[in-house]
Amino acid sequence: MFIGEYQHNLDDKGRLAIPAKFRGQLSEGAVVTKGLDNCLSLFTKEGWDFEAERLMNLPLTQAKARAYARFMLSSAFPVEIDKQGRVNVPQALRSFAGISGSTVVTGLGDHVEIWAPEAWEEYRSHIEKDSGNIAEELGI
Amino acid sequence: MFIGEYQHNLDDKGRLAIPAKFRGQLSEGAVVTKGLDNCLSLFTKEGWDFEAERLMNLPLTQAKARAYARFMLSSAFPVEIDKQGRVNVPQALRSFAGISGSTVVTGLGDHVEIWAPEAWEEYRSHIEKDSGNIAEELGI
DNA sequence: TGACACGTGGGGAATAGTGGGGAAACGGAG
DNA sequence: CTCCGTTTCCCCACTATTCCCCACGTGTCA
Repeated sequence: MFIGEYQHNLDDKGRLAIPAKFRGQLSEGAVVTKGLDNCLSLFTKEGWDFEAERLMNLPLTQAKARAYARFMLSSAFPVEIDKQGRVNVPQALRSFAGISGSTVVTGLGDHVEIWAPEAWEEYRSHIEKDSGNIAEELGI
Repeated sequence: MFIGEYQHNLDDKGRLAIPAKFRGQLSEGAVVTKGLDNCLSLFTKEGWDFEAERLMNLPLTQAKARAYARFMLSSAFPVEIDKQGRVNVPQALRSFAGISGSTVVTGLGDHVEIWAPEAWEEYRSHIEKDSGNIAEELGI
């Protein structure tokens, strides 16, 4: 289970240090992809296989399903953790999330999310303010 | 599994470099054909056999099924990967997809797609904007 | 206070992407 | 039938990028 929030640097070679507490679960290989709301998602191998299975079972003859599958699959890259516990974030994903230099790495239970600090700050403050209302709306 | 998005050049001899991560799966031979939305599709040998099977089992008495099968089957060409990891894209397919010079190569799980950069950019930006809505609509 | 682990930076080797040249095959004309 | 020209295909070489390994500094825990 991935939980917590960490602040790490992305060096000029595009390498991002994974928090030590997450490494064990990701050591078998991981997949990084574009997430919703302009962040990046990092899945374990198993988590990704599950996600990919769902995408490939969509009715690809339908334009919207095809578009969504294309979006998710084309933006996914397999990554490996090196000896220092870092992963290489591809250039395309870095520019998508607006990441360069410092980043925020958060645990989301079954996966990890990578945010640009400004985007995260804005999103977080927004949720914190409204979390009561959101919870009521969801009925949880 | 083919995933990811890569920017490669098609040289003036019509050769397209296949991303290194895709080569292993395509080394046994591949088939390139026209895809939906004005891109090209690149299948593994097995993937193509499956696809062709599906097409040949369509009810060929229906005009639309007949047209679709003709479209896919008649525009398919077997290709081989050379020592440098490139394939020769036939002239007819190049002009269909509007490819010359730089191209975008994307992984779609069971096959690979080849796009003209402008077409891909337009398609992608359109999806990115709507990905949240589409995901909610599809209920996934 | 010492030792260990985590985060960070840099350098070297391997590999991927690209362009060009030469040989073989094909087609057409004499 | 032969010769020439064109085209296609394959191989080689260069360059840039990526990947991997090693080393350092800092913070934390015992």
